[in-house]
Amino acid sequence: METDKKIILDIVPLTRVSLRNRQFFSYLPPTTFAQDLNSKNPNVKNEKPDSNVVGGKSDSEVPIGSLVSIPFSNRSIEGVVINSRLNNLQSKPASPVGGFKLKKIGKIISENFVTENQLRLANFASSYYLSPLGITLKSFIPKIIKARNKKQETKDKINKKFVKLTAEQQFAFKKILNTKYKIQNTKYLLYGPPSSGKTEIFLQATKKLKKGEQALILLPELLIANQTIERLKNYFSVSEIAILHSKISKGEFFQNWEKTRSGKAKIIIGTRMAVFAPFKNLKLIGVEEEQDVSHKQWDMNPRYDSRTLAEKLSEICKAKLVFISATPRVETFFRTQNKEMELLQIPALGKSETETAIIDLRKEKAVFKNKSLISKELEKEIFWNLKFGNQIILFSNRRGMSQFSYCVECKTILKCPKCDRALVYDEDGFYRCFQCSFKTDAFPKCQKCQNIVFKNFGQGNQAVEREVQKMFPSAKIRKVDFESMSAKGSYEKLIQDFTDKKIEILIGTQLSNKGWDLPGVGLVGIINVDELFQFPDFNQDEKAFQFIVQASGRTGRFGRKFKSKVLIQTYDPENFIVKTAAANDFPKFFEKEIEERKALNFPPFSRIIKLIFQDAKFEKAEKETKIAFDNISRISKDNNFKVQENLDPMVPKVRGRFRKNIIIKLKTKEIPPELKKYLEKLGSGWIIDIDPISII
DNA sequence: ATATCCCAGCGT
DNA sequence: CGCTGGGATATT
Repeated sequence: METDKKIILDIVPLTRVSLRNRQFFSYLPPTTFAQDLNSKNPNVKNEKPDSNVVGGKSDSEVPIGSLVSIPFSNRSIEGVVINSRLNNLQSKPASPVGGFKLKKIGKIISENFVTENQLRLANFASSYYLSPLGITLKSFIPKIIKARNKKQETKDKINKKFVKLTAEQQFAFKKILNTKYKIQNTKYLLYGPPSSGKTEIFLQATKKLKKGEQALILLPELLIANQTIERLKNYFSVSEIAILHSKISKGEFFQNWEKTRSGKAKIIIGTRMAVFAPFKNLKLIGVEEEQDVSHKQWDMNPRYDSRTLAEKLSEICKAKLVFISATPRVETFFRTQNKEMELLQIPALGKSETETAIIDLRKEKAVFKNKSLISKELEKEIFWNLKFGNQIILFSNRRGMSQFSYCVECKTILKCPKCDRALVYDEDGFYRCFQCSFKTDAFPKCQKCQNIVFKNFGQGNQAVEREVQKMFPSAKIRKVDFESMSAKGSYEKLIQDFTDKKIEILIGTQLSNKGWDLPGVGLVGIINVDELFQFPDFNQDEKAFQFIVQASGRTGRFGRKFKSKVLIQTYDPENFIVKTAAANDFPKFFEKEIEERKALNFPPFSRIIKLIFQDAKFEKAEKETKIAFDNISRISKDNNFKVQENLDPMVPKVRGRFRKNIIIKLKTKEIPPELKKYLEKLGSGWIIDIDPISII
């Protein structure tokens, strides 16, 4: 009965298994020699005494990394084989824990589906982000679908017009390409103003890789994917490029995944999920817009940061790592000073042809008696730019007509019943919630006094649109925000319309501030820069700085005849961040910011863990968080870390559930074991977010 | 995801 | 005392 020799497979089910438990389960291979010894009906044909030795060739063998289906509490789910071992007397410690009758796996869906390097990365991600291994591994498993229309790979000719690099660009290029890989020696920050040729340097480096070597480019969002891919086609044929992001079809995605595995893809370009691909021989990784928060998955498990995983991946694959940015994160720049990364600074091409001015809105109101959203100066510049046929971008981060609306009787703010967030008056006469899709009917009543008259406070981008249209009735204006961009292909259409000059004035939010190449822009206006500072977050100043610099970078080049302009409207013209950003003085900003981070013990001087508890009942959310806070406080006494008082989060209610936060600041790189153990035991209502992008 | 186990809360 | 619903727990 008890066989002394049989193969046991350790398999990670692709489902949530509580972190306090072991993350894998043991199974027997499908119909095998070993299994036959157990069964009533031995199959003599397969009897080869040594056939079940791990590493040998056998039909009972299931290679590590295989995707299989397994029975798991009365149902069949998928799992990944992470170990294959002999259950003989010698390897007893690794044997299944006593008492279990091992089940047989179902069918083998795909052998060797997950590579060893992927398993290494998955293990790292699982333990770093305290995310169940099965959930983490799911990110490594695309839907296996054959691409439907296998269009003949057009024998596309590569445009061999390499842009000639300047001396400084050449230096960075050679440094990246010629330095021999070393773990602490080949991580770079490629830093230079917008359109200084940073991407060009990286692309030319990928082109010079040896035969069979692969490069990965991570982009923060789909938005800039298309234009980057177009640039790639100057260097590579379509068959050498693999695109990995969520907006391409499942079939095409899988095809590209396999292209990455086989090595047919020389360059892999994608959003954060692309770090999970089965690279054959990855030697170079580029992270575009390294400061962009979209590199972090903050809304679902695993809550990973592709920058952190890219770095780990670079160590696993012995690939060089290049972070690329015009406005790097404070954390990243700090690392270049620490010599953890090497700074490769690229100067601007030529002199700046952009003039930046800060406009004092207090003066505008007091002296010029101008109550409009648009200052006289901005109005004048819009006028001239329209006249010269230049395009204009105006940034206003608030959507809708108002910031919030309140009852004229009792001053109660009109809020979303589901999210508790202020409703925003929309131009169609309804009040909307921008957190969920809630919309009031035409005549909402005040929750407190049932009155139906509300006053709108503050102005959003709709108000900006209305006002600008009134000033310039014949101007072709387009408002861009989350809603107008959600339809498929709307982004491409917008770019096309803009390039075709069907749009003269673009009114946008943060969304339209991505690395676009829009050469016709003569004027960028920030309607109210102060709204960038209203959130009390640890990196809010950094985000504001980045936004202003990036927005300024949207202006085109017109030569000496016409200087493009950036106008920043503010009620606080002495604001340090606004001033340094307007001067594009990152070093000065960094110097002050790093001191503040140090004083307040924020990253890079600490690591943050954000715990979120959510529940439909407010009392429960309060109680749970209180208990957890007290427990963690106790643990913190002996473990050299800090816990912050429970804050009321920005969004107290999400999809009908109340939220509460706890912020932990670690002084060490590793999570203290006692804390880690506690976090792993947290119940299912908890969300653990390691290195969060915000603490509110 | 889902079955099952445990127990508080309630009715008999 | 038994029944029931909710919540926590284990799944090889």
